[in-house]
Amino acid sequence: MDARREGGEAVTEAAPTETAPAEAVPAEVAPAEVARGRRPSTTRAQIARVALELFERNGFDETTVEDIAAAVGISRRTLFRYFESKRDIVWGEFAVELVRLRQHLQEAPADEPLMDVLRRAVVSTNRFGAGELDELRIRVNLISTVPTLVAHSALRYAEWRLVVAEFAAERLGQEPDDLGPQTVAHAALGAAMAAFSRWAHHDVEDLTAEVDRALRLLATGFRA
Amino acid sequence: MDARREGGEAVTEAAPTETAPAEAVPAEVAPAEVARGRRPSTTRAQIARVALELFERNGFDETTVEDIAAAVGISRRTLFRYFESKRDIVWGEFAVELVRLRQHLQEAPADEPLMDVLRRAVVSTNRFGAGELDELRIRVNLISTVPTLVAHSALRYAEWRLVVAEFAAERLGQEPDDLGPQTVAHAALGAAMAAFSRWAHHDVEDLTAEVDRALRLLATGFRA
DNA sequence: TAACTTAGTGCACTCGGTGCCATAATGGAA
DNA sequence: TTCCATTATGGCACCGAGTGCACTAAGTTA
Repeated sequence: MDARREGGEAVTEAAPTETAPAEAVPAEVAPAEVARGRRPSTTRAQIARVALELFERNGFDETTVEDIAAAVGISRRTLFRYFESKRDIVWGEFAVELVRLRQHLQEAPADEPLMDVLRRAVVSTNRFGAGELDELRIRVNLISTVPTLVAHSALRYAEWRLVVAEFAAERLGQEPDDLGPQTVAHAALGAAMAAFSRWAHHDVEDLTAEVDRALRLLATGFRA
Repeated sequence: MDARREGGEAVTEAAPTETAPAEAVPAEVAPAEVARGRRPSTTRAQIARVALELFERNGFDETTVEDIAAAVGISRRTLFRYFESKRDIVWGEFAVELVRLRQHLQEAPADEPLMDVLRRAVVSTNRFGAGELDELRIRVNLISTVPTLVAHSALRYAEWRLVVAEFAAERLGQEPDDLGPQTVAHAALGAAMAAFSRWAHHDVEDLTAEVDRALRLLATGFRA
């Protein structure tokens, strides 16, 4: 289709509206090498856009991978080179967010209380621009509704917890595997999930504020 | 887990006036009617035993449903009449435990603090006899290790959280969907998971004590 | 015996996912 | 220009989990 530009712009063209990955994310230290070999005929973002549209209209289970591939204009086999699984399409660029979370946690002053740092970091990595909210709502809705995706989410959440557990371990002078860090990580994830879920399903206005509230609640041991 | 006895002793049937208690295994609740028609050639417990053995020896992904069926001596099709999915085999009679948890929460004195009730209930429903521990360890290990099962677990955990959220909602005078109950449920699950996971993987002696510790940690807001 | 009830089986089919190999497109070097 | 290394795409066959359906087997009751 279109998606074809001359001029050497590297990948990640994406929509012009949003997708500003916040500040510097030097994880992608691509040395700007000249593109060699055949060029990709599409992008992850492109596929995700088309797929989400289909999922929303016809349902996740009712949409086959074949359908998505056809709608994008690529083969089934090729689609699986862009995404590991049909489920992963819904998750977008989660890996990038993990990197941001880790950075936030590392940069916090050492004398700031553990739960305060955690709350600030989580809130901060989950700030979204107005343009992103619509798609995010669709994603979150799918993830927390469709059984296959609810299930799959556990894998992503495990990665998230690891980041938090490592941070908590350092603060508590324990190993990430120990009970303290593990419980902190699990509980923090739970609080964040509760906030997201409520924002997606019910008419909660401010996602960020909701996340903040949940984590404050957690830090008090639920005495309110 | 198996708890299969003949004689028709019905297990403490829950009052039908309650909020739609998830129906348990029909065999247990059956009104002791005389068996009619062809008799089942095996049981869920039987299949689970054989399957766990295979999973442990050859791995979950490496064991096909065909393998299990053959080992039990039934057809593949029949196996799927005993278990909804291959994954479900590992989970055993989880539904029964949910009923017990709900009962514990309901029976608690109204003036006992929320987090105390919760802790006692969770600890109490997770007390296992010495004979069950070996199989339990295998189950927990699989569930928290094999990606497919880690993923699937999210569905079971959602059911667990619902029970806790409903209890917390009543205590807090809110809806189960509200932030408080949701956060309590998520966080409590997290704490329990952390305890189980540590018990299964590391050399933690007492599962019950570990669960207790995790939930106490949670109730303090992690100030220790 | 027949009628009824419940369990088991075989078969074909769908769908997600993978391994393998051929082929297309591209830049660079000879 | 031609050839080559590189990278992406595509087709195909195949696997395994699940499912719908029609049929058979094994019981009980009348």
